[in-house]
This record gives sequence, structure tokens and C-alpha cells, in this order.
Amino acid sequence: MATEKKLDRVILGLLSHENLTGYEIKKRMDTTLHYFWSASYGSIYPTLKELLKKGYVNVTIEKQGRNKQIYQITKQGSAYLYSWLCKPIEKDELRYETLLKLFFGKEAGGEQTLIHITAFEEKVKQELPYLYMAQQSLKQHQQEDETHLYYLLTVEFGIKTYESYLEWCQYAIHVLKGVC
Amino acid sequence: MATEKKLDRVILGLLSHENLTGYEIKKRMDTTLHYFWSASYGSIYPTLKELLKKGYVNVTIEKQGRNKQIYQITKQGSAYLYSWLCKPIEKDELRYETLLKLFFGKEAGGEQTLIHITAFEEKVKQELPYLYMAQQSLKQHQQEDETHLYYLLTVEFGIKTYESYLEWCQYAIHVLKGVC
DNA sequence: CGTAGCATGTAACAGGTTACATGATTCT
DNA sequence: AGAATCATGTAACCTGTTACATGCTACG
Repeated sequence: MATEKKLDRVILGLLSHENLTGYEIKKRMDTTLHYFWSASYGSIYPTLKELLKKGYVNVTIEKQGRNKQIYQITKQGSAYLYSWLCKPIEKDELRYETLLKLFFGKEAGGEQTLIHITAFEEKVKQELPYLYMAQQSLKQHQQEDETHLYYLLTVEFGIKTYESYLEWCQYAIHVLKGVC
Repeated sequence: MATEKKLDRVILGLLSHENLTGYEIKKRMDTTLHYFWSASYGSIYPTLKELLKKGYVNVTIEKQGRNKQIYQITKQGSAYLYSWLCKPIEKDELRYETLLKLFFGKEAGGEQTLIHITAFEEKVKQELPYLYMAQQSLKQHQQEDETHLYYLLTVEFGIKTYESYLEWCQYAIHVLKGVC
């Protein structure tokens, strides 16, 4: 998609919190950010090179142990990140295949739609505990670092919406069971 | 992105409800589907051609009035749609720039983050009335067509989540006002 | 000693947006 | 008459994923 690339700023955001390797950045994407942003190695490493060329990051090669390239954000990188953070939000996008298949539910029938909703419910139920754990841990260490406040709000956004998903699932299952 | 294309089945789904032109399909994307799926002319028209070549749709050219190409789904198209609808959901993706900027909120500060959350709240408040209207209208005409039940559930998913967004906004604004 | 995880990277390919191009018709 | 909307389409471009390629290190 030719929609404006934001990965560079996501990476800078992560580097504004701590120095990281490409591998570690990918891990953050798969854990902390995974419910609202994602990226693969195939985009992370090239973007890191780009940021280096633009002077938005520096790299330190760790010699001892593994072949590690640890990235740090530069002053220019921080400035670029900051200016983006102050701009209005351009796009919030949700792409739920579940809703798509629900919308076309008549074609496949009530039973099939129930299967999808149940699977969706299951997935949400599996993820919620991790969000609760993150919430607890962030609440306990909130005083230590100001970033924790923002992490916490993000996590609580996830909790709120996931809880409302579950409520809706209950309702939808009830309605559909009445039909088929 | 090299993630499997689903637009073909979205279009078939829409055509399973009613015959449509490319232009009208785009309109459905911008209204009914817009909060969980989107597409531009640059992808819709080529996909329509593809579907035609595969025999999943037929086209009727309306001579009187405008130059209109009305598409109908074929038996093969229905079968293809049906088999997809019965497969498990592969991916539900949420990409909220708002959450990204919130997560990196410390870099821009509490005031700036408040601006984003307020804008987000505003956007949700603007969209909710349309969902309520759709809900009312679907409830009234529910008996007429079985598809309405599925539309209704989709709309109510939107309502539930949007309402929980608003609750979270209130909370987040309260928390952030306490800091700055 | 084998496996899981750490660690980096690239090439081929797919999928989609933006911007442009064109023209008819309806409404005010 | 002019603007808005209906209506179709394409080319350039961007972005990102998948799959492949490579090798080290820690642990059991």
C-alpha cells in the first residue's frame, strides 16, 4: 500500500525509550505493540538503514558475544519524532475479517457465523490476561518512570475494548442461537 | 503488502446482496463497510476485471442514461465466496495511530496527548449517531430480509466498541489532566 | 550434540493508494 | 451556465510481507 510509511517513527519512538537492536525492535512489535501495530524483519532492517542514512539514529556494534547492532536515537531523530507526535492523527484503521464474515453471514448461515464468533471470543479471552498482567505491573511501577503512565493508558484502552468485545460476543451468540 | 488479497471476496459479498456498479461498490465501502474495511477505485475496478475473467461475476451494460456497468455474481462466484466464508478467520488487524502517539506520549507531553485524545473522542462522537440510526432502521425492517440480522450485529459491534472508546476517553482525559 | 532462540539481512512479489485523465448527467 | 455527482479507468509509485539465506550461542 502506498499509504504514508510510519514505521520509521514507530522505531524512533521505541528507541526514544531505550537502545535496541533490530531483533529486539521486532520483539517489541510482537509483544507490546502487537495489538495496535505490526511489522516484519523485511521492513524493520531496511528502515533502520534508512534512519541511519538520514542521521536519525546511530549504531554501536557490540563486539563481545553475539554480532549485535545496537541503535540509538540522535538529536535529529528526536526532533523528527517530536514534530510527528505533535501533528494531528491521520488515520486509525481497523480491518477485522471477523466483521466482514459476519456482515456476509447470511451466505454461510447462522451455524458457521457462530463458529467465527466463538473463535473470536476465544482469541480475545486468551489475550486479555496478558493485558491485565501488564496493567498490574505498570500500576506498581508507575512512579519510577513517566513513560509508564502512557503505557498504562494504552493497555487500558485495550482492556476496555476487549471487554466490550466479550460482551458483544455473548449478545451475538445469544441472538444467533435464537435463529438456528 | 504481500498479505493475501481479500478484496475480491468483499466485492463478491456485496454482490451477493445486490447487483452493483464499481462506483456503487466504492460507495458501500465508504459508508456501510467503512469502519471495518476500505478500498479505492484503483483496486476496485481492476479486481472487478479479474473476477470477470475468472467467471465469478457477469456484467450488464446499461445503455439508457449513463454508461453503467452493473455486475452480478455467478454460481461459481457464490461457491467461491461460500467456501471462504466457511474458512477460519486469518487476521483481525487494528492500526490506530492514536494509540501509537499515546504510547509515545511522554516525548510530546501530556498537553499534546490530550489534544489527540480529544480529537479522537470528537471523531467517535461524530460517527456514533450514524451507527444508532442504522441500528434503528435495521431493527424496524428486520423481518423483511435475513441479511438485516447480520448487518444489525455488525452495527452493534461498532456501537459497543465506540461507546467503550468514549468511556476510555473520559478516563484518559481525567488521568492526563491530573498530570499536566 | 542437537535444538531453540539470538541476530542480520535480501530479493521477489503482491497489493494497494494517489493522482491523473475523461466525460456524461443532474440539479440549482 | 456552472457545480456537484455519477461513472470508469490507468500508470506510477510505495510499502510491506514471505521466503530464503546465513551463522552464532546458550541450554539441556
